[in-house]
Amino acid sequence: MPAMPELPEVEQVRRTLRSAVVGRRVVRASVRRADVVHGAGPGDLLDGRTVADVQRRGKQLALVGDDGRCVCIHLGMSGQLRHVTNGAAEPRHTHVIWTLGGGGRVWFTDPRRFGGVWAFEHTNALHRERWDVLGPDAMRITPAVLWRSLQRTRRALKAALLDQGVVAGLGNIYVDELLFRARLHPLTAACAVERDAVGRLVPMMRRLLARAIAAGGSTLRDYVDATGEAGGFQRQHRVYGRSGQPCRRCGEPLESHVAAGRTTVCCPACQPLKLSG
DNA sequence: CACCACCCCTGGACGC
DNA sequence: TGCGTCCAGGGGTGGT
Repeated sequence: MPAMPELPEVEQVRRTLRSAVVGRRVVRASVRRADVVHGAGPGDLLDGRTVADVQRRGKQLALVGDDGRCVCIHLGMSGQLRHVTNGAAEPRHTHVIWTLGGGGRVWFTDPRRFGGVWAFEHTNALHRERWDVLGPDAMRITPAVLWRSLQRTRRALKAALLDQGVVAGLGNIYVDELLFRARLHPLTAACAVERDAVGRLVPMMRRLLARAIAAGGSTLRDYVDATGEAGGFQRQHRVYGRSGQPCRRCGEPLESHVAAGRTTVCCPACQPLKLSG
């Protein structure tokens, strides 16, 4: 499980990549594995364009050209986007290489290929085809909007929070960390979470993600940002990867379950499952 | 329609 | 040492 990039890691990649590539011209884009790239004809990966911006929605990134053309990149499980100097040794599983004017390159590397690259002739098409189906970004969603979404489903709270159509950006790590901090059991029915609890949950989520971004994200194995730097937020994890170890709040051994088809770690004492609400 | 199981894929951990 | 097996999981799909 190399990277697992969720919102904080993707945001850190965005920031480091942005300062490296905005204002730079793409001399050419080379595709090494065509099945990783979608909707691109020759020249559709920003060839000849100057990079105007690097945007993010949830866990997805977009390189935007000065003509509005754009390339959406999803890192999936194991994807990396790296800015390197010419001549740097190219890792295995590098599927797309952007060569920049004045030197330097950007690699898209993804061993597991759960990620991918999508070309659009304009950001309008990116939104229409990919980003509009996402819920609000986890850093921006309001309690009212999240509560309304949660009211509409009987799924487990964890399943709903992992659903990118409800809120965009959370993955397994940060959902478990959030639910621990909010003292909510992952299997709580989403529709049973009270309005006040969602009112506390949303600012808590924003604070958690902001701290993770400030720490450069979580590096479990080999997640790195666009400059190759690892993150440090894994040192602040309370539950993820700590099954069987004592809860940092109460000392009770943390439990591991499968919820929403994902390994889920929580504290049986701090996060009791309340039936009905 | 809502929800869930299953699948995609590779590499690291672990057991023998 | 080396090989086999299991597991990690975001998101799409097909089945219930």
